Amino acid sequence: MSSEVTGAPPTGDALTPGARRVLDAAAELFYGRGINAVGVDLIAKQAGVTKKTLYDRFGSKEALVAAYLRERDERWRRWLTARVNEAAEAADLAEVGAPEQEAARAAVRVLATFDALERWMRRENPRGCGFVNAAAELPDAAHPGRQVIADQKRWLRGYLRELCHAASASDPDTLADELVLLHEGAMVLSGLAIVDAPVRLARDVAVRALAQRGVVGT
Amino acid sequence: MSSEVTGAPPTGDALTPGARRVLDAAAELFYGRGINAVGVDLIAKQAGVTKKTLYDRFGSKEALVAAYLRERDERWRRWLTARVNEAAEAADLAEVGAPEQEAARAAVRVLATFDALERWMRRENPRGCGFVNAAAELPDAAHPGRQVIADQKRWLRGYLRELCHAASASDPDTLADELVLLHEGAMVLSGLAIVDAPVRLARDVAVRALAQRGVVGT
DNA sequence: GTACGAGTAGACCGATCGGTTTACTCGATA
DNA sequence: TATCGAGTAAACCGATCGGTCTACTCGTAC
Repeated sequence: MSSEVTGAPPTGDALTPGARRVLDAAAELFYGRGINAVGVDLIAKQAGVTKKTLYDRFGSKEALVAAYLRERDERWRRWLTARVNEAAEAADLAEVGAPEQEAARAAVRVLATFDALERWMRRENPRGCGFVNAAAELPDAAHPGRQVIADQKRWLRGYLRELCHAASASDPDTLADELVLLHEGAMVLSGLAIVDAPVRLARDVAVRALAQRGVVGT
Repeated sequence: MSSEVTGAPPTGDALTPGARRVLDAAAELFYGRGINAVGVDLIAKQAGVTKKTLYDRFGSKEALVAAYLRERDERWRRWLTARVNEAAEAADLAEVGAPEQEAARAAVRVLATFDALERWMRRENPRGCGFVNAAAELPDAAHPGRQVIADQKRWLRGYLRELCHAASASDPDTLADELVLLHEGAMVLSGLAIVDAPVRLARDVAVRALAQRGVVGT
């Protein structure tokens, strides 16, 4: 009787207080130590909750992993779009003629993704991309977390494509792929601490890629 | 009495037949399923060996992980340098004047690293960079495998620096860092299958980076 | 006033974890 | 002939794995 396992994991906002603490603890532990290195007992303990609560709310460790990735994805998307829009609004485009104003603002947006990434890495991603790390630990294609990872990467590509189109770049789709490449490379190098300022480096390369594609701006 | 644990793990070539099979099994399982998802029992079973042999030869799982990474590193270095040298020898530089011959050959070498990478990813790295994946699973800075990972990445940077210097690039060190960035980004995207031909893409960006640095050639 | 959702406390399950141990076999070397 | 390194076979260790279960306590909403 009593509590029945909810088949679908929580959407993110309608969490009970216990579930909220479980997800927070899981996020910290999964990212910091690796998914397979963290047991459900430890998560429950750190959340100040019993395993029963964890399983009543999330159903399985697999589902909890997927929920962790989903929420991380949401946070990243909100962060990125917010920083990009801020930069576009703050940009001073006085010397740009009215006809090119829109394209110039889009160019600012593209480069702002690198600034957003740089701050994100410092604040939330010192151990590299959480999705790439998760993919390394989830070789099983059937794992529900794999879908979240694929969605995350596809979303970034789509978002950069939009920005490249708006910036009137020639061959915007290829340019977007190149920007994704630079983003991923910068994230890996940030986690490995082998190059000094990898995101800055990626941004510099991006600037040249933009210029080469006829994008006006910075 | 009998067998004593060897403190230092084997160097790679002087392995007993049992140790050889253990290392081969470990390499396949660690890369294919992730380090933390594979137990020593499974490795021993797949190698057709008892756990005693595994522990007599390697001492601990940690040391076995380090040995796996060391051998993978050696294989990659051998592969990369061999392909690069092949390409340099095969290059037809008839129309290049004698004074620039050496620089032109070095330029060929730089681009050959991407061709070598592309074939390596198809043959040995379908799940992405084994070192980046391992880093995701080894958050403990004291783990012996971490040193191997850092060495591997630093070696690539040093190798690319040599090639960039030999190619008479302006600012060769920064160029080398950019090439490392492109290599890492291409490896991540190869593992995630989100972009069609990530290594080809990285190579194209590299060509432009070379031209921008005054490197003659392809 | 009672039914229900969210929670605690904690025992329990079989399986597996990394690692150790004892006892024995085999082939080569000295 | 004696020794020794490499190996097999298999039991054993305490700890932890993901997951289940019973019994009970709240607070709220109908």
